[in-house]
This record gives sequence, structure tokens and C-alpha cells, in this order.
Amino acid sequence: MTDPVLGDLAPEKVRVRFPPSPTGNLHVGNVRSALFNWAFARHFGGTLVLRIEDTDLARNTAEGYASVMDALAWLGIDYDEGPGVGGEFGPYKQSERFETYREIVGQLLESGAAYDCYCTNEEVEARRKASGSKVQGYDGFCRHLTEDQRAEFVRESRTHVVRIRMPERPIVFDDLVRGEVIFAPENVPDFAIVRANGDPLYTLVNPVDDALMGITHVLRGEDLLSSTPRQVALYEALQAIGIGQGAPRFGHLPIVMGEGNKRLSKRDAGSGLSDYVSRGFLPEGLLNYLALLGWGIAEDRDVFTMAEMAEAFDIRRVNPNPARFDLKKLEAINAAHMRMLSIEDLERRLLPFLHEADLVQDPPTPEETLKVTEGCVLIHERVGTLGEGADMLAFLFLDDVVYDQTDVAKVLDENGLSVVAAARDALEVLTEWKTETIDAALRAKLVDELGMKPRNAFGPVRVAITGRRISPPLFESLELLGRQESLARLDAAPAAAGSATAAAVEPS
RNA sequence: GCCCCCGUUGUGUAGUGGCCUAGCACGCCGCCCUCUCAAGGCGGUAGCGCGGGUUCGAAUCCCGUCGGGGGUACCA
Repeated sequence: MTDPVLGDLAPEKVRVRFPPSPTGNLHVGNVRSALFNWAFARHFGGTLVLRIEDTDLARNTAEGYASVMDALAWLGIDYDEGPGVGGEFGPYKQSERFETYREIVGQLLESGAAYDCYCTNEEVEARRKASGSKVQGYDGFCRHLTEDQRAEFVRESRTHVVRIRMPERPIVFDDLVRGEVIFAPENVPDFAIVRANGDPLYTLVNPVDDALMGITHVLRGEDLLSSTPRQVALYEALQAIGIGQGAPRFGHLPIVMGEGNKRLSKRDAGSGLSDYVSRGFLPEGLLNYLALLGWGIAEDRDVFTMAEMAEAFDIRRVNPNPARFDLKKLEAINAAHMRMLSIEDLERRLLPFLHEADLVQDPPTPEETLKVTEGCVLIHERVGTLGEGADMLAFLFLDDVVYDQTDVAKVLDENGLSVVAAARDALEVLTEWKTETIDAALRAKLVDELGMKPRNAFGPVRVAITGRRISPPLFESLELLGRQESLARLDAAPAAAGSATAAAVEPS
């Protein structure tokens, strides 16, 4: 019995591709496609090809290309053939393959699979109205032009596109995610593959390169499902002129939806990868979450590594339902990956964020390094992203603490300030500035002596030291901050409280 | 309009005729732990779009219907 996914293909012969258009900031939906293709290839020990689809010269930029390459590097999605790494089917940028496309179009024209079409949109539309047809798209008018008609069009100096002659039979394919899909011929009109200016269209180059590059499986978004019958016809026409092996196997992944019921569009906030990079999400966290949009590793488990995904990935287990992008779940998954990081790794990844926020020098001083290392121990179970991590540690590096005015107003009232003063007295006399001694001194003074509840006692001190009511553990933070700076901040508390009051009455 | 895809709690999913008084995860709510916040532990909330069949029995099969999405280019 042949394998439902591989057919008779040996697993290592699997060839898939990721074909982004370099139009800038990679869309998370594209990232998901890249991930599934990657996992598919790695699962079988096959080949992942990166192909840059930049035939629309007007929309593609050098920055867009660089952005795609950076994104893949950041994600850790490695490919076996493509720009930069080479391969026997290059070049892998379509803008460098126009000569090939021209030749192939010539052959398609010669074989009769394609034909020149001189119609204008207006003419097609007028004929469609006249016939009362419900079907959109081209009506095949130029399929059988006589030499005279053709000469007449040329004499009128009409331009022409090149169209594929669609077969007059249903196109059926067995989708790896959705099962059998059938399109009747009347619903798939002849489509253009070359612009009037002679440039090739996506409809041509995508299947042509898949055929030329020996792609065996095409895993892509559901938005391309309707264009599949056209491509199948092209693959067949190509095979007839000796190019490729006919249509690859398709698997159409569910689209990624944003808020509401619409596909996450490029214009939506949070649709681009760079947003997540800059907020400090981990690539493994983002990828893990994206994998969950349509696929799961097991019933009772949703946190896993890339290697585990590659091991377990099965395209047939991908759910066809469209899935909503849920930031909360992403954050939860990312936080789980943050906790899985070693302290060293967390520190290494956090450093760029601390630099970026101007909190530590590059490279950090020994003193800064110590604070970062110890700080990482304190935050690694408390933050969901690297951005949050840098934010939570900021108070350790700032010369002037940034006070949260709301927190100050809530906690540093008259009573709070007296607590801070008492804390100062207790700490000032310490001979050893250690977490344990600080802990003991503060408890003795505030809890035992003044009879306060711990949560009420430490709140004002926390705000005076860190500027906020939410922070890493207090005693450890005090130790890291150091005696001098800690006492200075406790001394500055009344001023901070005063400015908060002033700010509160001022109309801003 | 036409074509195609999809339809289990708020979200992602498990479920392929009896194991389903529908499981898991995130979210949300509460409790415990606790110097805050997390983490961890415990508990709670909420779902098979609808209507017909088939069957002793249906989330699961069939028909219809409704809803959502995608496509319908000389964009990709």
C-alpha cells in the first residue's frame, strides 16, 4: 500500500518550498506556512527550498528581501536551497529567471497549451453581459483566432497577454488537509500567465519553478485553494512539453484570522513578525504558538520544541478550520518557553533589550553583568517576554527611578512614608548587605516591632526602591541595588511622593 | 452573483456510532501558597449552529438549512 502522503516517494526525496514575496515585514501567516513546510521537510529528512517571488518589480524592495532573510534567521527556520546557500536549481530569485520563463512561454505557445489574447477587459465584460453568463473571468474568445483576425488585432496595435487553455474536464485533486476537491471546467476560465508588457505573472512562475525545482509537496494557505485548478492545468501542460512530473501534492493550511472574523491582514496590528521580535517574544515561543493554529502535538500537551515538532509533524493531522490569532495564548506559550531557558541563555537574549533601552552599556560593565545575571534569576519565572524582562529589571540600572504615579499615590501616603523611614533606619545599621540580613532586619522592624502585616509593610518600600508595586522580590532587589543606592532611594521617597501629589493636582 | 473551503465552551483543539454526565490547553473567576507579581497547587465558568432523517443508540453517518471565510485580476 502506498503512503497517503508520500505515495511511492522515498521520504528523503521530499522537496517543499517557502516562496515569500519580499514586500517587507513578514506576515505571521507566512511564518506559519514556512514553519509547516520546514517541519514537513525535516520530518521526512527531505529538502526545504527558499524561493524569492519577486516578479512584481514595482512592489519588491531590497529592504523587503533583507527583511525576509533576517526573519528566517531569527526564527531559526533553516533551508537547504535558496539565496545565500545555493543549490542545483538556482537562481532562487525569480527576478533572475525571466529568460527561463520567456523560453517556457514560447514552448507552451508552440504546444498549443497557451495562446495570445488580444481582448480588453471592456470587451470581455461586454460579452459576458450580452450572454448573461454567471461565470466571471475570461470567456475564451481568442482561443481559436484565425490568422486574419489575429493580423487585424496586430494592425490595430493591440497589446496581448498570454493565456493558458484550460482543459474541458473537471480538475480534481486530493488535498492533504481537506481531502478531494473538485472544480468544474466552467468555473475555471483561461487565465493570464504573461502581462501585456511581456513580464511573467505569479500564475506562471510559481508552478513553473515548482516543476523546475522538483517540488513534490505544496503546503500553503487556504487563500490559494481556488487557484489550484489553474496551476494543476499548468503543471500538466508543462509535463506535456517535458518539464517536471505533473502536479505536486497539495495541502492547504487554514488561514490565520485576526480579531473578529476576518483574515489577519497585513494592515492589522500584530500581523507582522517584527512586532513580536521587538516586543521580545522568543522565536521558539512564537513558532510553537503558530504551530498550534491548526496542529497539535498531543491531546494533553501544547508546549514543545521545534525538534519535537519536526519529529511528530503529520500534515494529515492539520485541522482545516480557520484559526484566530490569540495574543493571550501566545503570551502563555512564550512564557513557558522563557521558563525553559537556562539563566545563561536568558541573560544572553535579554542583553540586547537592555542595550536597546539604554540601561546597560555594550558590552556591559562587570557590575552591570552581575546585576543582569542575578536579575535574570529573579525574573525568569515572572515575565512573558524579553521586553517585559528588561522592563522589570530597569530599576536596577536607572540613576533616577521612574516612579509609577498611580502606585506612588496608592502606597506612599503619609503612613507609607513612615514605613519607608522605619525601613531606612533598620537597614542603615546593617553590617552585612545580604538578602538574608535585609530580610531579617526588615521583618524585625516592620513586622515584629511595628506589628504590620508583611504585605502592607513591604509595599511602600518596594515602590520607593523600584518605583512600582510589581517588581522582582524585594530583599534580593535591595541586595543587588546595593546599600548606598538603596538608602538613597529610601531617602528620596518623600520627594517622589510629593511630586506625585503635585502631578495629581496639576492638569498635566 | 458564481465557485471552493469551514462550522465542538470566549480562543485553540480532542473526539471517526455506545468508553461523552463531551477531555485538554489558554483566558476568565475563586481559593491555597506568598514581601508584590509570577510560578506552583486546588476548584469553578462556558460548547457539539439549526432542522429533519438513519439507528436500540449520533458531536460522530445522510439530507437540508443557516452562518462564517476564501477566491472570482495583465497582485502574490
